[in-house]
Amino acid sequence: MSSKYVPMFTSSEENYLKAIYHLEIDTDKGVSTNAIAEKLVTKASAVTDMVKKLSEKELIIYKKYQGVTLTNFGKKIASSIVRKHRLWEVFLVEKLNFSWDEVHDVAEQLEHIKSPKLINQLDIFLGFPSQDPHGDPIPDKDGNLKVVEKSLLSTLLKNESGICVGVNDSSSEFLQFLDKKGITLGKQIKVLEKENFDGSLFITIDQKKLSISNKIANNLYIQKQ
Amino acid sequence: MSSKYVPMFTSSEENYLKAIYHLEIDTDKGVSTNAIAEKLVTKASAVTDMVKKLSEKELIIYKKYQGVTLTNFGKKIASSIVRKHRLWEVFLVEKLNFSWDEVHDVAEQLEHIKSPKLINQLDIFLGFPSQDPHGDPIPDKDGNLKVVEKSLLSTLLKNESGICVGVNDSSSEFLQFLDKKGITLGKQIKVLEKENFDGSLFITIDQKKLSISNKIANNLYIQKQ
DNA sequence: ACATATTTTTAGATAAGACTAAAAAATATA
DNA sequence: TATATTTTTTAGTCTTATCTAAAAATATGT
Repeated sequence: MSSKYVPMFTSSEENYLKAIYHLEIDTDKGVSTNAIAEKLVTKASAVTDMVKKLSEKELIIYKKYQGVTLTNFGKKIASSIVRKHRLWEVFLVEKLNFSWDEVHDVAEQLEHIKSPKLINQLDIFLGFPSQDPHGDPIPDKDGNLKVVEKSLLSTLLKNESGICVGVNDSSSEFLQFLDKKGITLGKQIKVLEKENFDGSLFITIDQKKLSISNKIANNLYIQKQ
Repeated sequence: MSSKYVPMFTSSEENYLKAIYHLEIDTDKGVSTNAIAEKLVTKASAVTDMVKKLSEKELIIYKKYQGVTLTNFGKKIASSIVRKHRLWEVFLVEKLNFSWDEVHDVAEQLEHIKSPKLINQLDIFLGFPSQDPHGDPIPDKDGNLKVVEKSLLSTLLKNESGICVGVNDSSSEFLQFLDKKGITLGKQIKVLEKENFDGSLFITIDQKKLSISNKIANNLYIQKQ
């Protein structure tokens, strides 16, 4: 019998930690109860209950009415879940022929599988990928992210160009739209025209010209050239 | 939105179905409440509650005090879980370098992942295996098993021989014991001596001679030659 | 056949995670 | 500063899956 103490959390607890982890990136203050409730499609009262529990387990700092922050311990657990999610996404796309718009729901389930060996071996099997199929970075074992310089397509000026490196919205609707237009990661985009009125762009990709709304341009990351 | 009705069961319900599926193989009568309780390491009272629920969902036939039997629908669900379990075991051993004594607990988790595409693609990726790492048959999509002729090593007579094709006990203790003795699936075993007193065997495997207790011989399947 | 033993079910309790409705605290507005 | 609005928490309820203890049904031995 192993004597090593491995903390174990429920899938629900893990989902809360992951939500807080993602929400912390967008804010400098504590993450609000309401924001968590919205993200997890549940009620604020349920969040309060769970937040108390996570606080007792020293995964988050929680002061009534002040929102929450992950502790270092909480960050470690949260990033390990994100790591698992993204590694599984790579597996699904690279080995099982899933398309990038089909992987999210399955990865949401797979990320809760408990087995350190499994995720280590998967990492080896996949060749230590640093990004998932949507261009998001995969945390390493210590939770560190390899930060890649990237900008929204909407920040490109007329006649500037860049390479698609990620998406801001991973919904299958958006991803399928990109597929339909032939926009995939790694492709070069050049801005031919930029419309001040509505922020829409006229671009070239693969020698083809097409028009892109501001909403699309705000959800596609490129690496400037 | 898909209009197809996909029945969904909790992990707990699935575990009950799987337990009943395995227990049905060993008995011709209904599977008793107590037998299920023992298999799932829970109390008979908990089994009665669950059995009522599964019966309402038409997964099993249940008559008070008479034990339970899977309906065709229940059989279909149960065998799909066994199928997933065994395919994942193959994946772990063949792709992720797990040994056959390490796969069970992880497969117990993976078998509850809900995604028909996932399991289809995994099957393709693995090359449609018909057996798991312990020699147990993998049900096909319709729940059919490819039955392989096999006997317990203990049924071999003096001077008879066979090929190892499976184990009756998949505990890691037993599997590690077999590893230690160099007994793996596919190897040939010849019985040199058979001890009437305690049923122990003296065998050759890989040109090596060794002594095998009756207990071991009762948990190792061979294909007679 | 009857007393005893075993198995199974019932009844009532518990814990996790979510819900609704209402109270309380914090923030925004006039 | 007083009032209105939003956010958050509290209190109480529900569901699922488990448990213990006790009652009921079935099986067994002589």
